[in-house]
Amino acid sequence: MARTLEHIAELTGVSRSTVSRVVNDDPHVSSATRARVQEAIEIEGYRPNLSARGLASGRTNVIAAVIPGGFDTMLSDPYFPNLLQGIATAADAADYFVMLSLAEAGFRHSIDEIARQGVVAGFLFSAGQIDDPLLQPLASAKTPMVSIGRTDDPRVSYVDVDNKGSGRQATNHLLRLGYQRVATIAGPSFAPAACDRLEGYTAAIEAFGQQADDNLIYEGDFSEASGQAGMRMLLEHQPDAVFVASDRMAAGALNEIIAAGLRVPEDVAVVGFDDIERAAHMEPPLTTIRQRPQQMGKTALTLLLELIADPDSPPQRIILPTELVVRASCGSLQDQKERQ
Amino acid sequence: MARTLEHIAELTGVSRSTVSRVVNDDPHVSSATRARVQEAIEIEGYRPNLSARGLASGRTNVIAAVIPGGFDTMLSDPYFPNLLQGIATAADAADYFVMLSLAEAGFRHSIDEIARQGVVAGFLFSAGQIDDPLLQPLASAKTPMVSIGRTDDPRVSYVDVDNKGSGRQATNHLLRLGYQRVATIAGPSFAPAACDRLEGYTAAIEAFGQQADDNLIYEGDFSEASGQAGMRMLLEHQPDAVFVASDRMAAGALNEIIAAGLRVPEDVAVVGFDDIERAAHMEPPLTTIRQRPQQMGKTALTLLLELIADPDSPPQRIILPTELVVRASCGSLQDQKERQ
DNA sequence: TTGTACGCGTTATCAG
DNA sequence: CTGATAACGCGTACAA
Repeated sequence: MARTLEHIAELTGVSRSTVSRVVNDDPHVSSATRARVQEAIEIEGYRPNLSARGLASGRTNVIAAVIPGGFDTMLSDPYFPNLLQGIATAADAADYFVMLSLAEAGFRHSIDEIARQGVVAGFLFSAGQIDDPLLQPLASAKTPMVSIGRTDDPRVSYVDVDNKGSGRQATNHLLRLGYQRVATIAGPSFAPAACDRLEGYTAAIEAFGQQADDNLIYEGDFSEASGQAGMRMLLEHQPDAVFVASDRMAAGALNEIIAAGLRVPEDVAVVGFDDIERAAHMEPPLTTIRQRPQQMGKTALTLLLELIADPDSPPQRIILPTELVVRASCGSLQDQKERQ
Repeated sequence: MARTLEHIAELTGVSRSTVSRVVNDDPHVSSATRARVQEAIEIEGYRPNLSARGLASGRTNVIAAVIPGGFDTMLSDPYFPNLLQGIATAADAADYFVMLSLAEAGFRHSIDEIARQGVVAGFLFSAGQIDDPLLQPLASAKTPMVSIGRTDDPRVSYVDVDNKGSGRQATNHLLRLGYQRVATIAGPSFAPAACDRLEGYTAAIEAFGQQADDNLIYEGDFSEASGQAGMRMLLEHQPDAVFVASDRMAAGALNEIIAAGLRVPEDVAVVGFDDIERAAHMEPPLTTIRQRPQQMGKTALTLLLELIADPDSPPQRIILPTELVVRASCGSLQDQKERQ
């Protein structure tokens, strides 16, 4: 019943403080008493009360993961579950708990309100939009925080993948295969990742001596439906290849191409982004840029823990690698030769 | 800086107690002082410290959502994000926080350990397997808890959909359309939902005067790949229709059918389960059983809150409705007539 | 190495 | 209606 330090103390004939020391791995305890105390803790199933600990120490082992919950489309993207999985696993290993906060419009508990309640030691912020306004008050209050996805605020640390470089790589791959009219279906322009991928696309096109053509650029919202709609628009301008900023949109695009009676990659080649589970099973299997949201989550958490340990350490930026996974949807050099 | 009751008290010239009363909407405060105090709270941005509150009151406004995190396949199913969305939204509205706990093998913090730390007022348990062992210690400790998905333990409340009835409905729909050899791709047999859907399938087959045929039953694991593999096996026994226990598996099954040079629904009709976003965009659009994980999450949370408010109230079971959404993949009566 | 004593910010029980 | 005051369970100087 009474699972308190006091209780264990009485049971073993030592003081609360000693039990507390054992619990907190304080070296200043004789191994004899430590053993005795630990045994009592074990058989009583004692666990320190987190509220009391938090109150006394001013610290907590809870972090908040802020996920954009507004777009139904976003939540149904496997990206976020994987991110969460990475975060939760790493947090558990570090003895931390994860509080989930959907940063949805109209949510009662604003983020900085949560920060002020003292439940949370820091924030993992999966920014939904560029320089998200939610981020500012936290940054100002010097709350330990790590953004997942880049942000311009110089005060905040982030971990991201090289979206621009990856977009360029994907586009380059198509250009090198000989495609002449490479289009793109971008993500929503408020999302930093989407912008960066689009920039990479444009950079590749221009580096190839072409001019970016607005008719070959469509802005989707990462949903499958928008990929389909985008492809429908783009097909009017006869692209022979398309770089799609997410695999879900790519799935929609594939559907639309097939529905239009065209073949992939013979008539239109496709490269996606994410390498979600489906990608390998699409018809044809999707060439795509692989990123590892789970690892991003883990890395972000690690970074956050460092920041919590030393709040004055300078902001860090970590860029995680991506990988071009070549499958059938982009065709091959050989196909191209045969085409010509 | 000093965001405490004391601080606000000094500022307004009242005692801590009065401020506390205002914060907690205690009616025994004159409206004059209440207004003054509230104003101070507002401009100071005061929020009660949750640790202190938890310690003093013995209550918390945090609940834990336990999600099976072990199967990568499960996490990438849109079911869980939607469930979480529902939970988080409802929790926020009720002034509760959600702690995410992936019940993964080898996780450091076991569930009942968390229960003993006093951080959490109750558990939302998305049982991964039937009579999950994680559930027992909680039930014994009379920790407020609601299972999402049925469980046999008579002590625990749950919310679920009528999986058996839905499975029967889906199968019946195919049988009534005239299909003779209706197969099924089931979910993993440790998952209650999977069992129930399979039972529904069997019941429908037998009620139709047929005998369930093991050659027409494949056990998948809810993943797209397993749907594809399952369909490959089933095709050897020439089914003319198949009820697939999840849309993701159905996607794999569709791929396999097409790859085998067969047509849907002419050669093999397909009905799925879930009505995920993709379902409507599949080729052909997928007939499926729609369930609403978001609503399940919301309902479960509401139930849990009732349980927390009155821990001795008897366990409740809530069954949420599903809906058969007819699209092209199952064919129609008319198609069937033409076939004959 | 161990114990004492105080404080963390709230709630709750009393008086007033 | 309001204000003292004692818990709540723990961390942490400080003293022994």
